[in-house]
Formats: sequence, C-alpha cells, structure tokens
Amino acid sequence: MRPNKRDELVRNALEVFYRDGFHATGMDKLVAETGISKTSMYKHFRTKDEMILAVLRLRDERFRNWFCRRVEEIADTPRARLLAVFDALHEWITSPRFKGCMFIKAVSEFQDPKDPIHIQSATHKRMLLEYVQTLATEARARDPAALARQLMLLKEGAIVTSVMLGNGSPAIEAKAAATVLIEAADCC
Amino acid sequence: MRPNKRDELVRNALEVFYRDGFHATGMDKLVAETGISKTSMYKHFRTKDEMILAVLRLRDERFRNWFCRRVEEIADTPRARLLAVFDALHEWITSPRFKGCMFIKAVSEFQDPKDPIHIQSATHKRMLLEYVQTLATEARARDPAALARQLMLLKEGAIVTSVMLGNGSPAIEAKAAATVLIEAADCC
DNA sequence: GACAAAGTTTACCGATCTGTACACTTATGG
DNA sequence: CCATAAGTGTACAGATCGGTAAACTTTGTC
Repeated sequence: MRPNKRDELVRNALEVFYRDGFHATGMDKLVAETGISKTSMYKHFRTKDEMILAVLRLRDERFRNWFCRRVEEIADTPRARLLAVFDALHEWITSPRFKGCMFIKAVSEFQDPKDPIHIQSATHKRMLLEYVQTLATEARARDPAALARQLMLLKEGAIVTSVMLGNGSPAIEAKAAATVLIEAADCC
Repeated sequence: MRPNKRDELVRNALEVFYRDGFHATGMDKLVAETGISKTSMYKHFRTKDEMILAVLRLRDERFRNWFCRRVEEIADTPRARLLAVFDALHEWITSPRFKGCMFIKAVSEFQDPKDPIHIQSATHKRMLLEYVQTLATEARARDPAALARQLMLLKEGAIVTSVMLGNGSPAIEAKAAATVLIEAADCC
C-alpha cells in the first residue's frame, strides 16, 4: 500500500463533501465518486462522522499551509502582510472551485457546540486568528489581539457574502476596510 | 380557521429548522414537534422545499422588522444609527435562543446558486444591505454604498464568529471596527 | 342542523440512509 | 511460493427519507 488508499479516500471525499455538503452526501455517493469500496471505508473509519473529521483535518492542514505561505509570498513586512491576508483571500474566493468555507458550512450542519465536528471547525478558525495576531504583533499594532480579531471579522464576512452574492468583490471591500483599520491601529 | 393552521405550522417549523438544520429535520420530526399532521402539511405545501421557503419568508419578515425597529429605537440620528446596527446585532447574538443566521445556514445547505432557497437567502441579505445603505446615505458618508458594504462585512463576520466561538463578543469588536470605518468615511 | 372545508389518523410506497456480513481477489514481504 | 494484509463486490439489515391514499373527525357558516 504505497500510495495509501486511506489518504486517497480522504482526498476524494473532501471534494465531494465540499461540493455537495455533509448531510446531502451519502456513503453510496462516496463509493461512486471516490472509487473506493464501502467495506474499505468502514475499515478505515468507524463512522461517517469520523471520516468527516479526517476530511476536516486535511482541509485545515492544506488551507493553512497554502494561506500562510501565500501571505508571506505576497508581502515581506509584517504590516504589508496584514493587508496581503486580503489579497490571498481574494485569490481563494475568486478561484474557480471556491464554494465557501468548509468550516463555516460544517458548523452550519453540526450546530451542537459539543459535536467534535463543531469543535474542530472552531479550532481551525482559532489557529488562523492566532496567525493573524502574530502578524499584528510583529507589525507593532497598538492592540494586536483586537486588530487581528477585527480583521478576521472582515475576512469571515467577505467569505459568506461572496457565497451569498456569487462574486468575489467582498474581498476587495474587506481589504479597503482593513486598510483603514490597520492605519487606525498604528502605534505612535 | 381563525388562528390559521398554516401559519402555526410555519411558525413551529421555523423553530425546528433553525435549531436542527434543514436536511437534518425530517417531515416526521416536524409532525412530532409541530403537532400538525403530515397530510395537513402536504395540503399547504407541495414539497419540503416549498415549506422551507415559507419558513424563510417568515424569518425574513420577522428579523428585518425587529432589526430595523430596534436600530431606530436605539438611536435617532442617521450616523448614530449606523452604530446602533451593532448594538442591535449584539442584542440578537447574545439572546438566549441565538443559533446563528438562518440564511447563512440555508446557503450552506443549499449551495446551488440557482436553488430558490439560495436565491431567497441572498435576497434577504441584499435587503438588509439596502437598509444600511440608506442609513449611510442619510449620514452623508462620502461613499454610502461602500461604507454600507463594509459594515455588513463586519456584521456577517460577527455572526459566524459568534457561532464558531460560542460567545457574543465579536459583535462588540465589530462595533469598535465600525466606529473607525464610519469616522473615516465621514464627509469633509 | 345540514354541508363543506379543514384537519386527523393510520398505513403505506419506493428510495435512500448508515452500517455490516461474507466470500472473493489482489498485492506485498519473507 | 506462501502467508498475510488490504481491498473488492454484493447483498442485506433496520431505520429513516419525502410523499401519498383513504377513511374519519372536527370546525365554521348559512
């Protein structure tokens, strides 16, 4: 089993769940779309929910890797990187396969705050917040935590609004707003 | 049929869909929780989706009524009302039965942009945006449309972040950010 | 008090849901 | 070459899905 079948399953399931939703995707559809037998799926994961958790782990890893790398490619000073967050956001939102934030959709479908799927989604958002907060700290903002939280509000708002309206312009407006907030949060 | 059974159905179904989600709520659960027979439901609505649309219409009407009225109660100048948007938002988010925005959850479960449920949810958001835009115009902002869109980003961000983290503080941070943006968008 | 509209109960349809059992095939490593 | 692990196909269980049929009861109106 060199090119691990389990990883292949999680990768393919990610696409289907992302495209069609969690409750709307049955195991039989996953069999048809991933090409992996149901027996094999239930050998790797005891339940559908466990599989969803694995999918979310992969998504978190991929997205954070891509996002942080992209931000650091686009700009090289902490302050410029705070703005680059919104350039990367715009790239993501306008990419052809964008279908919203998988974690926002996950908490929409699994609302119980004690549900592991809900918890894991919240953790993803917290880690992204921490990243932006380190940028804000390095940029010597007056209150880095507050600035980071405000910028994240703009980011989440741009994501859901883009899905709602079906176009990527909210990311641009978010960047404009971010510019003002960063300016105002400047030290000295 | 004075206290219309249809309206009672929609009111009760609203609570269940809001609490448990759309796909996760079956018609049998609705029978059990609303106390209305399935035959009766299907006499008023041809499909489950049609019922969801009626539920969303009620939600839109109720929410916009409450929200705009509340904003206008809290403040009486256009400019103060732009900020009062976030006070009303905070009241909503910290209210005991808050479980996120029903329309964001609806588009999360019905992702197809041509789905009537998706379209109707987007319409709700557009109407709220229009309301804020009229406030921004009355407040003589330099670019009322742009300011309104930015404030709405903060609002949507505060909603989803509150659901994610399970507390209402994002509404307060959104208000702080809004203060800065409104100040910066001032004419003269 | 008759009549019609509205609502209920119960049972059911075929499809789909998550998850399992079992017998079979493939691939890998010593 | 053989033992073992990994994967497959098929069939199925039991529950639930959205939606329907038919006979019965309640309700409001003239």
